[in-house]
Amino acid sequence: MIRLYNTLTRKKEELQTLEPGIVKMYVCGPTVYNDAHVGHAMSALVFDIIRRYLEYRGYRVRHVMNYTDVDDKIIQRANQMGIDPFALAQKYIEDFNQNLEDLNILPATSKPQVSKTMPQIIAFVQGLIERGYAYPTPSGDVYFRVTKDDDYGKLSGRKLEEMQAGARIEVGEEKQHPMDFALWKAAKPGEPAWDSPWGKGRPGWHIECSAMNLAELGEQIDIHGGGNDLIFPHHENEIAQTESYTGKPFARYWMHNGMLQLGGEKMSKSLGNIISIKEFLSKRDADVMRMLVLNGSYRAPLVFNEETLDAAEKGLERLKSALRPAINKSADSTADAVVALPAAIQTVETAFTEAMDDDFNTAGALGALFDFVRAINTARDAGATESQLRPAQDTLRKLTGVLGLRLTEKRGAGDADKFIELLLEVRTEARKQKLWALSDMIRDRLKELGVIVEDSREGSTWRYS
RNA sequence: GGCGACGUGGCCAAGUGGUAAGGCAAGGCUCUGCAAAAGCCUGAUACAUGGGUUCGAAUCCCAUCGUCGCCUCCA
Repeated sequence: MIRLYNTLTRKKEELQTLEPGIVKMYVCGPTVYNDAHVGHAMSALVFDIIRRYLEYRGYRVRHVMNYTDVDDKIIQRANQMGIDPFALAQKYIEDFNQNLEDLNILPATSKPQVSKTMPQIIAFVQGLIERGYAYPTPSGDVYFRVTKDDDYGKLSGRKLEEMQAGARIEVGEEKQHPMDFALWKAAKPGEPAWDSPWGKGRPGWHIECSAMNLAELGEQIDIHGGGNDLIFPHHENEIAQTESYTGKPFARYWMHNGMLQLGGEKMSKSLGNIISIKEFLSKRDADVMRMLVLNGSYRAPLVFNEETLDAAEKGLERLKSALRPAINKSADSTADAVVALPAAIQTVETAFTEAMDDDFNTAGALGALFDFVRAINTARDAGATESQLRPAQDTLRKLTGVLGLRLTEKRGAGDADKFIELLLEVRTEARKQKLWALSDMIRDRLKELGVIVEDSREGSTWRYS
């Protein structure tokens, strides 16, 4: 039984899908006008991990992630650069897809774009007007009428009366209520625009997700996800639109990831304290970012700095250490630590699942995995053979794989391997002759070249650092 | 000002009523020519502070302090 925290009820609830065995999940994607940053990576990783785990538990996941490719900022930036806004958006969509692939994030089963969903959006707005939930203005805008929606504010825990004080109305707006928000904006000169019953214009921010959800997944979905900075107003407004339109509850579970913290505050485009995914990946392995996310709780802020990244990287090394080959090449061992391995497999499977079932407690799951790593390493040291180690290592690979970790050893150019082997042979000979200075030099120089040499009683081993 | 989340050892962090997982860092040890790796051991007189409920609380309630998010575009 999987339990997950629902922002709407502020409680953990048992996962009950609309259709047995199928999870319909919609996650808000980025507005594509510049390089995606590691905060986007966190969000994408969180929902990738959730998806992978749901699939591991036997669900088929219909995973939709949208691209907002029609937006003020895109238009603004494109105008500055003197290029077509659609071309700009397309470039960043492709970049983001590449980022996701580099981060080992499974591609969403569907990736709709606003610019390709225009008829559905217009129909949606039209439907809201017909039902009395929206109204056009003389200048060609269309607003959602919040006073008509009696439970407006239920997701973010706000009441209309309380919000009015701080609300601001721009000069020239024709809202009937300060909190009314735009479903459709009349076109300004030089902007991309689409024909509509209200004249040329383009959609407001929130309506696109409602329309794409409806088009891709239907009137009701299981999980709606995104960063917790989207709770208000974006998701609040989405609920208002969709439920007013369909008359049915929209998403069963609202899931929100916490914000990535850089230097004590949220990383965001508007604050300008950004590290792009590309920049991150030029310095660290993709698994490091994932490990950082796994070590924490997806709902809590994530501390992102050199220290936590180093810790994540070392933790990764530790997981990998269990996958190193057996030392004992002869007969099977009967040492206690080796005999205990099958039981450890059972233990880790159970502990892993229990943790993950409880609102995707990845930190707890990692704890179980690290215990298992110790069991494997102890067994190896105690003399387990390859065949004795393999089932446990397979289990570790399987479970870390569920979390989306690759645990790949770094590879150099393949043809270097035999020369490294040759150097090690020479070094082994040098060691036999107690030529310590020479053998240390070989080891040091190889280390500088990214090859780690380790000696043991059974001989020397090497791997890329 | 309003709404919400959170405050656990040097750092990251699990645990939401029964007596503190795990990782990183640190110190000691085993192994070892040295180094590294792996393994073992050591560490929170009690989980922001002050009250309260309870046989019993990090875990529930209240207050205080602090941090963060949202209230405007934002994953």
